[in-house]
Amino acid sequence: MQWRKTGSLVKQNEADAGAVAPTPAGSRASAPPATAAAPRASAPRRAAAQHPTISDVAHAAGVSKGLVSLTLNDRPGVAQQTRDRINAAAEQLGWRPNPGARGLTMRRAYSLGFVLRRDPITFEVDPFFAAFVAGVEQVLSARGQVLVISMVHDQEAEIGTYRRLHTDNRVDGFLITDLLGHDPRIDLVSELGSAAVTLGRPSTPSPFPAITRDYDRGIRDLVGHLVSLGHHRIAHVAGDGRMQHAHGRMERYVQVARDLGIEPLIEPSDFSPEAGAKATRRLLDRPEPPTAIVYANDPMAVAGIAVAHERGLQLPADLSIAGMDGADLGRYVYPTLTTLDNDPLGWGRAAATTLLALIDDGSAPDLTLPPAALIRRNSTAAPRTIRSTRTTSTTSNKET
Amino acid sequence: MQWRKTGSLVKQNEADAGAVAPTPAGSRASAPPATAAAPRASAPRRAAAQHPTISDVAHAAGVSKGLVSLTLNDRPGVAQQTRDRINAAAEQLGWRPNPGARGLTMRRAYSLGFVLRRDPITFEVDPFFAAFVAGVEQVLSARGQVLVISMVHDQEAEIGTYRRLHTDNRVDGFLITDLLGHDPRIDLVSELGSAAVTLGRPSTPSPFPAITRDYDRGIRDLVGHLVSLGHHRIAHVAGDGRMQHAHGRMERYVQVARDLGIEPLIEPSDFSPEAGAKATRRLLDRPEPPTAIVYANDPMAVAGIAVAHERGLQLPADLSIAGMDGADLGRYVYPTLTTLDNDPLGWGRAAATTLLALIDDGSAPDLTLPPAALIRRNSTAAPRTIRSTRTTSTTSNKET
DNA sequence: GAGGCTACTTAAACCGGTTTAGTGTGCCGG
DNA sequence: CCGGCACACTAAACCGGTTTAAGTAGCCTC
Repeated sequence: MQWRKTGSLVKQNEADAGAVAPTPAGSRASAPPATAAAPRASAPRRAAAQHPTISDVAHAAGVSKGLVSLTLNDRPGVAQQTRDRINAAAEQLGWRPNPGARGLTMRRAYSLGFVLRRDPITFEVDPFFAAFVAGVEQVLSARGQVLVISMVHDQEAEIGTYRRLHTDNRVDGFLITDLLGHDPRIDLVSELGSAAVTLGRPSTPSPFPAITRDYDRGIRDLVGHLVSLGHHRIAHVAGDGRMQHAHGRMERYVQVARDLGIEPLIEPSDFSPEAGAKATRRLLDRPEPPTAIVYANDPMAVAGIAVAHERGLQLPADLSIAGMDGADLGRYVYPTLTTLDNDPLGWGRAAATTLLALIDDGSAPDLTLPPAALIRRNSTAAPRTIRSTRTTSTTSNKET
Repeated sequence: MQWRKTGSLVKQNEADAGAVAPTPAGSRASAPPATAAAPRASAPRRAAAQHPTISDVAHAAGVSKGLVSLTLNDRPGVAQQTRDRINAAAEQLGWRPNPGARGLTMRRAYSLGFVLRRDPITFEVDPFFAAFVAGVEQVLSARGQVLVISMVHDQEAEIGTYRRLHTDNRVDGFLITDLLGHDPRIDLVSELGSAAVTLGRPSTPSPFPAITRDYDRGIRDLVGHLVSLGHHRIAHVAGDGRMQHAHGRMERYVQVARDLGIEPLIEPSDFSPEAGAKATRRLLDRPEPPTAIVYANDPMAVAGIAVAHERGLQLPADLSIAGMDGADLGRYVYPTLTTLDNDPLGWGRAAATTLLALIDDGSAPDLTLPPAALIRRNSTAAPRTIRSTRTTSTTSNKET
């Protein structure tokens, strides 16, 4: 009960315990207001603790609250001396603006929204997101803002959530990840009149700034690394083809493979470990299985490692494996996973900063993060001697 | 730019694009408000779309807004006929209460807070949390509420975040996970006068309801399962000893081991894959290594599997491995991981429901979830024949 | 000494809700 | 015919901020 000390109950009444309950949500609320009793006992009008308001500051500094507001928002038109006095008073009282009240007039929520759609049974979340959220948080907390996260499991709920967060003025903008090819969320958010930032560049015209990272160089380094180890048959297990970044990574892989003179081999998947495992089985079942597999993200690569073990393969001698979207995860599997560093913390910071700029200034430029760098670990090595002598077939080794 | 249609910019100015930029971050804000220009062109005072307010509803129904408020909160004192008219009007206009405005008078945020403290470099998040958050979300969205998540990396930031979320009236209560032995957050939140619910029962007196799950039966089943397979040397890699649930699981393991007549063997760890891997190495380096290892959570078990592979052990023949806190993760490693089901979605729903009850009603009872159930997969099997003939030494096989 | 600036400051309205004091109105009893 | 009492409803204050029209002072000018 201790926690009841403050909060909305303070002014309600002092006696009485439960019973009051202003009836929650969509309830029937039969409970009579219960007031009418004896309210004006000797209850001190305001029960201490309560955080200071702008009026308290105004009173302490001997000015009107309007002036306090002007001062604390660094608006011109206040004498320096007065300004100092007000700032001192605010400081001394430990005043902080109430975002709710401020948001009421400013039509702002001072918070950002992050809606994640996930499979209802799995709900597994890519390791990318934890660090991403931490990065966002770093920027937001420095500005007194907050992150609202929603995890939903179907598109209907997703759309409803975007709508609700916006119309209830819960957020000022959205962080859009897992961008789809033609992503309906962009039109949705734009139609709502809210702001957003996308992780990756949408294929359709978008009014929102995009944060991107050059993966070209990283993929080039990665595939090049494998080729230089002596691999020719390097497969790529792609991410969910409906997602923009899955597509991008695949295209870059194809391009790089061609450039390096090897035949691209794509196995579709969807970023989930489950599908990654299946894709791996399909690859290993081929008459001429690849000697190296590059996965579009780390969780699939980890699942791939498990499949390889299951088949009794020696890693990395029998099969080299590499991930992307470098997560710490890859440091604790055996063998440790070669991957592309993705600095999710940096993504988070960049996305939050850009989105806030858009909200505050009305516009913000696209942002390109430093290229993803190759992290070599132990899951990649030279292929075990020569597996089959007569390679040829479909694969055309233009160079070597 | 399309999104500029509404929002705070409407009244700012129409011309101009960038340039204004009121200086980001911790700025001095010298930029003049930039107004003064030609504001009063022909801009329609209110740019359509804007969501209906309670006044709109009142006007449409031909009553005062006070009456609308009473009606929509199911308060008595409104004629049924009027009530119907108001409800119809609200429905027709698609009115939804603005939580910010409502919270201003009600001193509520209509949101819950979830603060996670994580290692600054790893920021890996236990797979438990994704589903947990989804569960919380299900309850909240049905009530028009919202979840604020904050990810911090040290205790100072953590305390600051709790304070800030509360004093800024950002949340009405907190979900406290990863409970420590003597957890300072309980006193902190209680001192702030906020509400909370704990996942697990704190060892110190707590004014907040606790959600718990019986692990005793699950651990009994799990260890019993291993014993019935023929294991005698079953080690337990414990979680972070400062955390309440790590302690509980360890104690139960010890109890169960004793009951089953085997000697408990505890290897300390901290729930992280890294430490789990190290603990596994220490265990395998023992003169008489265990034939089975039970980990306090799945991520450590996965790391343990990697270590075993690294040492060339055949799993599960050479070593049986089991996790706890059943995550989907365990289905995609090789061998698939035996674990205890933990239904994180259920935890989330229970925690949110209880916390909201506490906030609304002023009190809420503790809640015990159904016991964790054993999920048998392929990482546990009978030990490979008899490893060493002359067992003896420290280990005393009271029975066999 | 009135008029006109400029520089500060205040008072009041407003954001979108909730709560409460007070106003009608209708009906009953005396 | 009037007082009293429910009942239904309105008006206004309030929550904690921001914004702006209207003052007030001080100073300069002519």
